[in-house]
Amino acid sequence: MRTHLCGAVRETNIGHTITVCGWVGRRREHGEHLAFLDIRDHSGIIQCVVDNNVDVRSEYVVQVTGVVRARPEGTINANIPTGAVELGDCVVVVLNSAESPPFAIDARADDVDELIRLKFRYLDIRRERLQKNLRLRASINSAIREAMELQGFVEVETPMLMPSTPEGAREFLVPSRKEPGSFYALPQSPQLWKQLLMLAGIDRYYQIARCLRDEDLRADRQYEFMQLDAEMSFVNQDDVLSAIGAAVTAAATAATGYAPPQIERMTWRDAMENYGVDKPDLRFEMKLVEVTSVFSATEFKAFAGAQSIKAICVDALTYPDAAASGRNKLDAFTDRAKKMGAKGLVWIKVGADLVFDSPVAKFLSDTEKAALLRSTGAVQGDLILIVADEWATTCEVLGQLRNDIGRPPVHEGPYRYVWVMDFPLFVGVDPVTGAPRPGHHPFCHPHPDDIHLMETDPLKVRALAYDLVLNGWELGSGSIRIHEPELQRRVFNLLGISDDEADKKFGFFLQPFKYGAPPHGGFAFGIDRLTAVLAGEENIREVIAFPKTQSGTDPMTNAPTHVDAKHLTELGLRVLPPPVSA
RNA sequence: GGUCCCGUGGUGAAGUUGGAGUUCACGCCGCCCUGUCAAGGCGGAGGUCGCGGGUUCGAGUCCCGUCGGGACCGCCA
Repeated sequence: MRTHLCGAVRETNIGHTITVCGWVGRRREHGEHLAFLDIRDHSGIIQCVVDNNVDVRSEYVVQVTGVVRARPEGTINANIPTGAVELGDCVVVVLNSAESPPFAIDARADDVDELIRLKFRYLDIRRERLQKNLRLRASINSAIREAMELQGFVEVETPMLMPSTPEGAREFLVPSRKEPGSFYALPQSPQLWKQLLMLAGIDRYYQIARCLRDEDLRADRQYEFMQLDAEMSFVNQDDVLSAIGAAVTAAATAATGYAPPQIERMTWRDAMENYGVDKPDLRFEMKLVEVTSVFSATEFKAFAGAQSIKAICVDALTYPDAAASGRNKLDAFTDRAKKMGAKGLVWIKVGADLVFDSPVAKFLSDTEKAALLRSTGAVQGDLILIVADEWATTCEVLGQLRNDIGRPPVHEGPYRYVWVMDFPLFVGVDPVTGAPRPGHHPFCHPHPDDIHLMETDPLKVRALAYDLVLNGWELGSGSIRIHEPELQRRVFNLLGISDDEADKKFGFFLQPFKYGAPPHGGFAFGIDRLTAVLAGEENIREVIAFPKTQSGTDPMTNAPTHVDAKHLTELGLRVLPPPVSA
């Protein structure tokens, strides 16, 4: 139907008769016998010069045949790639008329309410932003596949219908028609399948896999999302990082046109100590400063005896607004700190002659003040924020404040990839059973140097587990898995899961390990998140064709919907009345 | 489950101390217009101010509730 794409017409085509197809964009009418039409397809727009009797409106679908010609002197549009040429002597065939759309399809500075965009998603996708993002996503997927294939990974598809497994995220359930009362679960990830594929001798598996989790949605979380899921046999940690690094590097190169530098590494401990989060945004400084020793003999009660005291210095040159915060803002920081679990937040504004402006200034000795200035490097105009609490709380609270104050918009700054290594095997203890809780999942291999601590000091045991972080976004995580049944049993027992229970819950998964499990490890990272960051989007909905709202609905299809009673009966289901709230 | 922000013609916004559905830009419809490109000029249509209560002589505006959207906390092994 067409010989050229609209956005591809150039001066080299001058003199040729060509045919383009697309949607009518803007029309500029100049009396009876002259009008300009912008015809748009996914590649761009081309200006067509037509007789004003041609009756077409916005978003009509047309086929235009005409002669490519140079635009007259002085009428060249430098803002568009096709701006030096136009289509003349046009014959316009209307392939379809169209009602005027609920919002403008051409790119506008004003953005449209997202509810309306989602209701008319097919029109939203017609616009430049989503066209660009979806095509970027496709090129990222393609680059990842190529990188994985090159490294000998075999693409294997795994089931969407699987048994429910007890641990981890809430699952979506699918009722069984043949066995009423029984359910399949949709996979939170192909974790169990891919480990079985290692036992099965696939050696290197990958899949761009759909994962489903029935947990509340966020800017970086949808019910369904895509992961590059991979697993490798006979490898150590470095082998996995290098293989996945190659895929990420290929994706980033495809998206941005240049390769990112070697992905740096940081221990989890260092990430927490310096950035207060396990997904540090390395695009900006404002690191956490250790000041516990400064206050070892302090008179100030809130600091005396605190396990960990840390500070951040809000530099007035970089963050003039935050550093000059008034009482309201400082109270808001304090509220935020308290909501994160801190007992309080100490703020100090450094004034002229380095005089402290702070409610607690009078409790601090001159020695302490001097030491604080020295450690934080604070100068006149800066704002110092201090938290004194248990180590984890101190780090997390200041890490959050650091992000709140300093984090640049997603489209700004360099791409800073970092592997966060040596995650703890267990994080905290179950308040009911007192058993430690897995930091990642129960199949992570403990760090060989720490295995002897498992029973005596479990919270000190590191795992061979690692996250990939980009500009403060957790892209994904992985680990070396336990392949020894005996060690797996030890971990389960520590988690308070008896051999019997483990067999009941994970039997289909654990049994096969008796038959010769190779050492293996793997990784998975979120394609949506990677694409969003590389597209400069704050929200993964902008890189997903048909996303759900924060409440999990689709305004276009109205999903989820009620179903016929007959349908339910067939599945052996009955819907309960909604619970009456008190 | 919780905190916060938002909801006004088709779209995006403004709406002051509570005083007539008022205003602006875009779009839409009609007319004029031969080199525009966010074309221009003139005219016109278009409203359950999300919904329901309450206060008031009077509510887009204040109060309560509710629905919807968004950000975050919890949650996401």
